[in-house]
Amino acid sequence: MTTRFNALKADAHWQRVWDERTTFAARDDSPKPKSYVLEMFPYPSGKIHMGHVRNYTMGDVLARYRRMTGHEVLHPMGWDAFGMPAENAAMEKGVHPGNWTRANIAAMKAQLKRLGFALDWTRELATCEPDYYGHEQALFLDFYKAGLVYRKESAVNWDPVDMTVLANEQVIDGRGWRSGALVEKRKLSQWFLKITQFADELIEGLGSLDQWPDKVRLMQENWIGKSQGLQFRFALSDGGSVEVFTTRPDTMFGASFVAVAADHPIAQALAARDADAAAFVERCKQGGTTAAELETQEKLGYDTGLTATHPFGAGELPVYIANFVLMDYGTGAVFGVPAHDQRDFDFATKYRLPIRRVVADGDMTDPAFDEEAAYSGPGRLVNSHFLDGLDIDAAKSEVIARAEAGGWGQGSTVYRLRDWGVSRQRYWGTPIPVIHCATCGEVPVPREQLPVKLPEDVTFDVPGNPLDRHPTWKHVACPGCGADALRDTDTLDTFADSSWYFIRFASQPDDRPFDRTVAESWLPVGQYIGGVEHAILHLLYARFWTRALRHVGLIDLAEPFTGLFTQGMVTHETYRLDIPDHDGPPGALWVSPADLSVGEGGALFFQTEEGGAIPIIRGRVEKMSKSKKNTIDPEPIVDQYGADAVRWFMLSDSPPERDLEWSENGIEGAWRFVQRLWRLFESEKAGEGSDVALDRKLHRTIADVAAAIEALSFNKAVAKLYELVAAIEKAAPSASRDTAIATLMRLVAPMAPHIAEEAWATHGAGGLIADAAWPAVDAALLVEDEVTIAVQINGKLRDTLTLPKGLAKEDAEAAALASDKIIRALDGKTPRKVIVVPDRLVNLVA
RNA sequence: GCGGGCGUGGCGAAAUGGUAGACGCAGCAGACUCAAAAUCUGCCGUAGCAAUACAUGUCGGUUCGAGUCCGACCGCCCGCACCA
Repeated sequence: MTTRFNALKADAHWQRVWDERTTFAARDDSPKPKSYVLEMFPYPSGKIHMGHVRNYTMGDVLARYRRMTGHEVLHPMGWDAFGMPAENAAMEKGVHPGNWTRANIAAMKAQLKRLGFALDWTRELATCEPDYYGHEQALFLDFYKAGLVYRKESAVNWDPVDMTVLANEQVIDGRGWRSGALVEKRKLSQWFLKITQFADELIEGLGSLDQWPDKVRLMQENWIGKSQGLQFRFALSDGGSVEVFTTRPDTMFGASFVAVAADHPIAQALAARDADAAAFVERCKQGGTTAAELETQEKLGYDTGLTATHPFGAGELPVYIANFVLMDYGTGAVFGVPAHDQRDFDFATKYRLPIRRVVADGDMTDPAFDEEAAYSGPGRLVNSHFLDGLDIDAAKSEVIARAEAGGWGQGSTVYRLRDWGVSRQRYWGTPIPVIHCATCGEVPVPREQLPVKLPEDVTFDVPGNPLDRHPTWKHVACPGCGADALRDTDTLDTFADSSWYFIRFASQPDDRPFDRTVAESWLPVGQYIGGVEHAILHLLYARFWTRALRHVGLIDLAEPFTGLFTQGMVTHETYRLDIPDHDGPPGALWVSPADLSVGEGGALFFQTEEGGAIPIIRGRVEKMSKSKKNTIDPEPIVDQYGADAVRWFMLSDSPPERDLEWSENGIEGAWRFVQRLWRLFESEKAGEGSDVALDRKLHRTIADVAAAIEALSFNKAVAKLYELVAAIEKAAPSASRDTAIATLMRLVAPMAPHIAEEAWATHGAGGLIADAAWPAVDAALLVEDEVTIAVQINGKLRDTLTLPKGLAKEDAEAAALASDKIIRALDGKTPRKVIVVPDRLVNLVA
């Protein structure tokens, strides 16, 4: 009679052993091949959630597997510790952001340890500590020196709730990505990182990232948004000129107007002296930004009275201010070709401007364009003088060549990507290490004065930037002239912090951000795992930062992450109170699964304090979130079932890139499996006799599980292990069975390390299973000597036969024709044709 | 609107163009038990007593053979969006 596996006891014991022996500390000087496995580090919000558990379990299985296959593995953990929530907590609860953050880190670290992750805690870092952000300030100044940082006054996205500037990447549907507040435009002096200098490289580099999801590469490519075309000048009737950019220079002769953005200098100048124009400009600014509003918004224009001279002498074009032209793309001005651009078509229709076909649609060449919509398909140029008969690409080249020869335009490439505005008017971030002096201008903080530390004595009782209103912090002597000067009171966007932490993990000297040689020995990260929500923001910034570091000569690395895996979310059913005429906020109706009662017939109720019961509506399965109250706290689950069962469940069933629905039954099943393993590990050993079928199954499983883990197909690895366990359970006692059980310990060790250590300690080969080698595959046992082949008639399965492996085609055909079922099914007919796939099937075409 | 992805049992899912549904969950039946839990055994796409037929969103195509490849459509999900 075996006892049950006591997960709580075993978990605590082995976690302590790993800790004491620093089993998972990565050695820089190891002779083994190096492997860097990294999961996106968490924001210390207070508690870990199921998403973290899933993310880190996946990385952990890979890290442990890599150790077993002879790699020196770097698998570190740290904290993305700066950010708004700490300041919100300070405002709400009166705690210092630092204390709040550090307490959260301590709590979450304990929770992570409770899951037994094979992490190198000796390299733990928190971005909010001066020994991290001080080095970031040094890197910022390196970038500054190299001209990759600049300051400019610009219209920025202002979040009126968080009272800070947001990057374009952080504005979603016109709202702040954190606060959800409608973003306003403000003019502010801001620091920018020159990500656009690397726009081309960042697109090119995507091509080399063949271990990234196509989806992420595509999203980044679209975000960078490279367009090639012609930038050229129109001479204006008032003696001035206007620059426009187009990707369709071939349609030049179809132009019937020029349009500028409302905040274009020409529009601004006109508005300054013309009240109607000013009113129109104002109206343009009020337009909505949501998808639906843009969809339905009418194209509006204001005729400036100016005309532009067509560069090929094809007349004068009216110049409009138009609400659909964007100032921050291209030059803020366009020429309109109504026949071949839908927006221009709508505009021309409204203002009765000529619509002239210049690209033939099949044999439709009539200059009078009488179709319902613009034509943007392929064709030959028509009604275009010297371009007639050319295809679109040839016509583009011809126009660009003539523009360049004539000196009035040049072929040019335009990107959607904007430089990265990094100034944030917040306290809890990396102080920007620059001093502003009335005489010397902007002066970098001297290296020996780094880090520029955040002051501790700050207040959060009023909105705004605590650094700016701190009585003394910003007042310093100018490093240049010694006069009174002011520190920059902005802090860096926290995405800067996460743009190089993976390098600091690899190497963390005290006196500089990282040691180049050591960092290069670990990087790039072999496998990076995290949520797809970072597909653009974090992953693009980190790629840029790495290239910027290379540009300033600090590291020879183009791409930081060789392999990227974006895991799915952990989801749960949602529950809402069934109250018909509720007039409160909809969020108030969500009910946590922990607060539900089950009534008759499985109906769900919410028990009120007064003893009443409100019926519950089951909502859809959604990502666990606080707002929907459908979260499951991992901590009590781990306490109840043990770390291994939780880890096992995280890996089971759903493919890792897809969503995983949390279920009570699922975790129960995982727990049962852990107990099944234990019964096998503790079962009587026979020691005698061999069982070749089991040997084969074992070695097949070793190979399959290895392949599945390498492919990150954890659900398949789990399924193969279930099969092996079932096979061992059914097998009669034998030495083979004993070997299979001993080997099974190592096969489950990456997924369920605690039970594996526990069993290894009493039945294993000594040492820790965490240090054991992955079992070797006996290739001879992978070769089956018999195979089951399918016999089909006209592609339909009629019989299966067990035949020796490698049987000649004629013999397989003969065996198939000899089958009773086949003889009956053929009903005397002779097959016209026979297809034999060796060791797979015989298909008789009758 | 543009771009991308996905549609397979009651559910999560497997399946180099070659036996559709491995494995798990749920369910059903049985064993053990005074009983329950735990555990074990068997069944488990639909119809049919069966032989068999029909089954991978729909319709077509390629092929000896299609969940897989191609085309059209329907539905869902994600990303971007007045980007010139």
